[in-house]
Amino acid sequence: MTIQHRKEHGISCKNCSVAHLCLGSQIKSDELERIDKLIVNIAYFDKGQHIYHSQTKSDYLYAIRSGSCKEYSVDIEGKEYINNFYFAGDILGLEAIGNNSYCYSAVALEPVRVCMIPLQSLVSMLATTQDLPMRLLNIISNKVRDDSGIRLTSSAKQRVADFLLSISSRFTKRGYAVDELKLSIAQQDMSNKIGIAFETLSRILHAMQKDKIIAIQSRNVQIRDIEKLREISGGWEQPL
Amino acid sequence: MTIQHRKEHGISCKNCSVAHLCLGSQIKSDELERIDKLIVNIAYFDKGQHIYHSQTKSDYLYAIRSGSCKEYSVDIEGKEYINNFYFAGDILGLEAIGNNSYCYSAVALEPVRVCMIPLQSLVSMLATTQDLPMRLLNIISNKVRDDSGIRLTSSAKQRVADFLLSISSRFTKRGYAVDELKLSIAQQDMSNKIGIAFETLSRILHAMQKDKIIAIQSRNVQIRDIEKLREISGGWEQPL
DNA sequence: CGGGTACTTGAATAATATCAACAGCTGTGG
DNA sequence: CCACAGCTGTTGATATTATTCAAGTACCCG
Repeated sequence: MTIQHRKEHGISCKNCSVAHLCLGSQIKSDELERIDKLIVNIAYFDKGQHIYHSQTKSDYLYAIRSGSCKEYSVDIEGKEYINNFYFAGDILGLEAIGNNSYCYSAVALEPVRVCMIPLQSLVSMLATTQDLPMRLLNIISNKVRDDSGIRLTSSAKQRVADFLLSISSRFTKRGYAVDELKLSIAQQDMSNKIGIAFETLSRILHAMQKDKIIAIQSRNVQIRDIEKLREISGGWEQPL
Repeated sequence: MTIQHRKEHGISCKNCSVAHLCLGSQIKSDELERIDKLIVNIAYFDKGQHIYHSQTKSDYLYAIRSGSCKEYSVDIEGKEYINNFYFAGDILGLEAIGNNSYCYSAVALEPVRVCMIPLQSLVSMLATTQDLPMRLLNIISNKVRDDSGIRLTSSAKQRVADFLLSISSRFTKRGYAVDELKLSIAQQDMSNKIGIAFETLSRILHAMQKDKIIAIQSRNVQIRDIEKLREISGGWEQPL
């Protein structure tokens, strides 16, 4: 892990390509300037390094500038449960607001850069800003919506379809290609996230490839027939 | 559905028994007074009546004063997916903040009284209050934590145990008996929520009864051996 | 090039869903 | 108060799906 000064590297909320997902939008510019000053550092983590560990003091929120992370917890027997994956523009640690320790652990899936948002300072700023409270509420409220994720009553195939569609939709919001998912996610993790055995996932992905619904090259998935995916998913009354 | 004036019925945030879960805590009293004035009405719904429907304009947040609700969405084929159950002290519609329509539908499981919090007025009040923004963030952040709920990679038995423990813990926060769960929840709904067939749920509940872990009388579940439940659940590094 | 991790594939097994029939309770109207 | 309809929950037999076990292959990184 390396920490650098954002300013020295010309990094600010104003020149951030994912500001629209993060703090850098819906906030008037003088206010954003104040927030920007708060976020002094950007940290760099290598693949496999932890951003933070569950049950440790939550000093920072981490906004992903580039790369990706997984958030997980562990049960008594040491079994891992993946809560979510995070990409550029996502903010890590939100559920620690009003708590003083992180509820999950977060680890880099690939080299990742995260802006370090001091939680205490941000909270104290709430009372003296016009737009920040609403912006934060929006971000969390969106998170609540998006997290809903996988329906428990659904077949393995449906879950895979749901997962791919959800990633695809999140990539869209980031301006990435809708149908070219450069996942840095191991099948191990993906299967854990959607609650099926990884052998089952492997079989389903290959079946989908055979049916020309997707194409797989290592960890990249190309969606070739999104309509069919939606069909398999059985789609729901889309939460927005 | 009947709407009544809170004031006329002597109802306010200050005399509410679940204020500690809702808006009526961590807010200085003059501010709370302003909020209190905002919440003019309390609505009464009979069992089966909808508080709101998915995709309709979100004018209000609804804080449950008494009774319980389920929140659900529906897929294309009309299959229902239960998102959560809500009890006194819970606030419905939070994920609609910063959206202008509800993402789910909410329906009363028994006679329910809900305080109607005008969303727009609440939002406008954010900028002119000291404590409200943080309180709202806390509530949502807690929700994010608590919602995580059922682990996808888990046996039917574990899910039942997890569900009962989670309800029990929520009841505790409300000052209800920890081990006497007066659920107004049909097995149909419970099984849907945890993602197993309702026949399977019925079998498991009876097996647990046989093992003296719980006792069932109609829709009330008495937890007789919470340690064994925890054992079955396999517990995790509890998110707090 | 070697060693380990990640992924694939097949066969056996176990878990849960589904189907079906029935029991019990609840509320309604005669 | 009883009879009946409808809904909710029970229980058994069977079908299906996904997990587990096992062995092997591909791939990545040093």
